[in-house]
Amino acid sequence: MTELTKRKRSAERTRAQILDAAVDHFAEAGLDGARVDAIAAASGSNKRMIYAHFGSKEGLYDAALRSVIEAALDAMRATAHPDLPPEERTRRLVRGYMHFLAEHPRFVRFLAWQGLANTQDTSVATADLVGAGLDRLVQLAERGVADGVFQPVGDLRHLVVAVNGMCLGFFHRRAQLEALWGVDLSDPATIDALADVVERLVLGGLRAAPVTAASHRDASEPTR
Amino acid sequence: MTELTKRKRSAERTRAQILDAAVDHFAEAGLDGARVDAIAAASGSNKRMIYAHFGSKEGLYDAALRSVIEAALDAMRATAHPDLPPEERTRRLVRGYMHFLAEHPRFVRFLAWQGLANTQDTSVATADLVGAGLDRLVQLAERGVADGVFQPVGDLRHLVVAVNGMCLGFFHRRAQLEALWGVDLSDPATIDALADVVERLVLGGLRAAPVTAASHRDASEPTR
Amino acid sequence: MTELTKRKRSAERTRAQILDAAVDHFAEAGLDGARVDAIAAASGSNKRMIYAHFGSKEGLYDAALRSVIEAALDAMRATAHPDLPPEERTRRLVRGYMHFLAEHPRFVRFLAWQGLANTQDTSVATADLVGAGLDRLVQLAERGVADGVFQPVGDLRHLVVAVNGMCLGFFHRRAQLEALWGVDLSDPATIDALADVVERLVLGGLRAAPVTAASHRDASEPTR
Amino acid sequence: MTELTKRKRSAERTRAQILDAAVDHFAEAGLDGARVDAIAAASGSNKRMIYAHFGSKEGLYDAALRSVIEAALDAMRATAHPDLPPEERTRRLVRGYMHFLAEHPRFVRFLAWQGLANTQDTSVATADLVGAGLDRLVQLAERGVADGVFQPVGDLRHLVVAVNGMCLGFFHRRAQLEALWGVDLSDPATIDALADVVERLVLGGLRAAPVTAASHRDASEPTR
DNA sequence: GATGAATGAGTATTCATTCAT
DNA sequence: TATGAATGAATACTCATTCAT
Repeated sequence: MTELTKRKRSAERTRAQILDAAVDHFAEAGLDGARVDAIAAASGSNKRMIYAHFGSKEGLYDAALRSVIEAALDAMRATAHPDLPPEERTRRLVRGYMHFLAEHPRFVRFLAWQGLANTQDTSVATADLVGAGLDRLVQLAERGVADGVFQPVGDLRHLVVAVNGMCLGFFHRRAQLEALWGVDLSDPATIDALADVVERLVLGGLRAAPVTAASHRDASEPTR
Repeated sequence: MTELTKRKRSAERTRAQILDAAVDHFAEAGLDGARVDAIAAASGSNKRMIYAHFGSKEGLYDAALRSVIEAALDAMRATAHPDLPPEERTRRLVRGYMHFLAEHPRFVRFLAWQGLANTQDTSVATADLVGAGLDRLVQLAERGVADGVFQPVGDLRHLVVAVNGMCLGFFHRRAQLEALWGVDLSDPATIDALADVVERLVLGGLRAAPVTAASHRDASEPTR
Repeated sequence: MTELTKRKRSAERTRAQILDAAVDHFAEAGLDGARVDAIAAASGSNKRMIYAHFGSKEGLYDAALRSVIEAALDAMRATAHPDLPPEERTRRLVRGYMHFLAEHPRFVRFLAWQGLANTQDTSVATADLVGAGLDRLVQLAERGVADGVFQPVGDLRHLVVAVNGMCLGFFHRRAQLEALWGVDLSDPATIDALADVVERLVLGGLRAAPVTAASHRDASEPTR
Repeated sequence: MTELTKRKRSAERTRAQILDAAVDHFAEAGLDGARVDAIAAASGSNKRMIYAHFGSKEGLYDAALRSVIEAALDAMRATAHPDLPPEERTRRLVRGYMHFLAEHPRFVRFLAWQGLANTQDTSVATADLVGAGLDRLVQLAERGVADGVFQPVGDLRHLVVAVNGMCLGFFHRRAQLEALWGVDLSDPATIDALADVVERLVLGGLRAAPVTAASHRDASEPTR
């Protein structure tokens, strides 16, 4: 191994350490709340290296965001898609996603921070909604409709966002729910119980006939 | 009106102006991102008054949070609850909530900021989950089960959080969805389209039999 | 009593209350450390009145200083000067001064604050050194010399300052000495013990022959 | 010299410059009166470094206080203690201390600020009373008593504080005395004149028999 | 490439003082 | 005269970023 290679490797290692610390800190405190000093200290490296590698606090944040999303997509892609009937696969997809979210709190928090950011970066939106595994739901639903087990769905993108929001919602309010319910959202058994509810809504909704346009037109106003 | 009352009224007006500006700024940027200077300037008052009335930036944030939540609860309480069959009332409740969220983006953003905060302030969680109108869903579901139109639900709290998350999710990712879909989430027609999906999942889920424990026990692992 | 008189009297009362609070606060914290807000609150009046009566924080400080000094001088003047032999009167003067200082901590503190101020206000200096009762020491010493019980003193002003410093020193470092010695400098018995030492030095010094100029000329250098 | 050493040295130099400016400013204006901005400007460094090195204004004050006291103790320890008879050594000790105080006005002012602080930091009290060279007075007095040239002294700590207060008193009221007397307390000749008085009191007092308990018991009350 | 020191612009907070009633 | 509200200029402190070695 040449001198140059060694140095390069060391540089990569430094970069990776910084990124790791950055992911932790930004997930925890957000772009504004995180401190470059704290990240430098936690990384075992120093502030100057952060600027050498990432240019600015924003640059580091972007890299951290990208890193978390890529790791999440990788993890998603690694899951098996057994060839089962649409209903069963839908069930597994939802349940798998719930466990995934429970195990990747930093991904969840980054999505939340991005939701609050005023960015219109659609790559993040894609990761959030589609890339994060639920895009398969679209295919599944189409397949289910074709098979006759699901009723037609108007706009499948809406369905995905709805299911995604339902799942993310539990983890987005994680601290508060844990305090309110006295449970531990790291516990797989707890996640299973929540996934039951999600499954029921998703499968029930897909099986059901869509709400007619007529019914909601009359209904929308009187309640407000 | 006595002089004391006049002065008092002026003080309250100042307080209200500050609070108003604070709600805007904190909703936009969060606790860390907001600037006391900016709030003071926008309030038409001055920094000193912020500290006279609210003690600190945190104190002002808390007051703003409280103010937004109270306004939301008031708006919620003001909605009618006509005596209709459970299904129809559920539909209206969900639809009404969706429109409410569309019209109260600051409320939505405050809930998101709180979700990211490491506080375990359950009063906010309560406001979020239950107080924000969906507690009626619990009663409705119970009533529907009694009437035989809904199937029994295991833990109703889970259901409420799931539905709440589904609704909030659209607005939490508002900017990204608007960019991704090229739609305007301020448009009632767009909201109605989304509400259709939510309704379908909620009503479908309530009508459906719960997922059996047996089915998900086998299913949970193979997908990951 | 006319309306005008009543108002005047009320104004005087307000002024006195403010001054009282100011003396407390300035004695405690000094000019820089004291807070106009705190004084206003403690006075039972309000800030605006402070400015109406005293013009500025400095103005109030000056008035407080003056008030404390005058009160001290009044108390001093009220002490009896029995016609006793010089030695006995000196002893009583010193002892009386020590007790006076123990009972007037605010006076002591104001003198200390003034010592640190860069003012050259000789009226305060006079109060400090001469007015505060020890000027009688000059007469006593002269009388004692005339009577032959005291040896001549070079510059009596120096003597007064020396004795004054010795007495004030205990109370100037009051908090520290109390902590260090574990005693209470409010206790008359403790003061008496300290006064014994002062008396011994003063009477011993007045009885003794002055140090010769020759002796200290040689002595001054080698020790440094 | 390694690079680390160089950098370290530079950091220490910055620290020393800040401390130097801080000693000046705090001696002059006290903790409340001094301005961090002014100290930063005077130090040739900047505000940020003050906080990097000392954490807070209070931290800097403490460091400045400590620095002044240590410098004083060092200077004290550096003085010679020739083996002379107790009387002569006492004389030199007192005179040396007076000249020291004249030459170290910042030390004198810091002691005064500490006297006014409501701290019970006995380390400062110790430095003030004992460490500042006068502890030798205790040994001298004991030796003198043993030799029969001094009369027994009740509590030697009281004596030391009395003498210390007497010496400090001149410099504590420096500005006022200079204005009142039209003299310059930087002038060694002036100091010598004052030291004559102190010497006379100290030596006279040590030679004299202590005041009897009987005499002051009657005497204490009538004078007040 | 790596590191500790340095910095200027900014950020929350405080204070003496004045205004309006 | 009396009072609570209001204000602008400071004031202590922080932060992202850059420099020197």
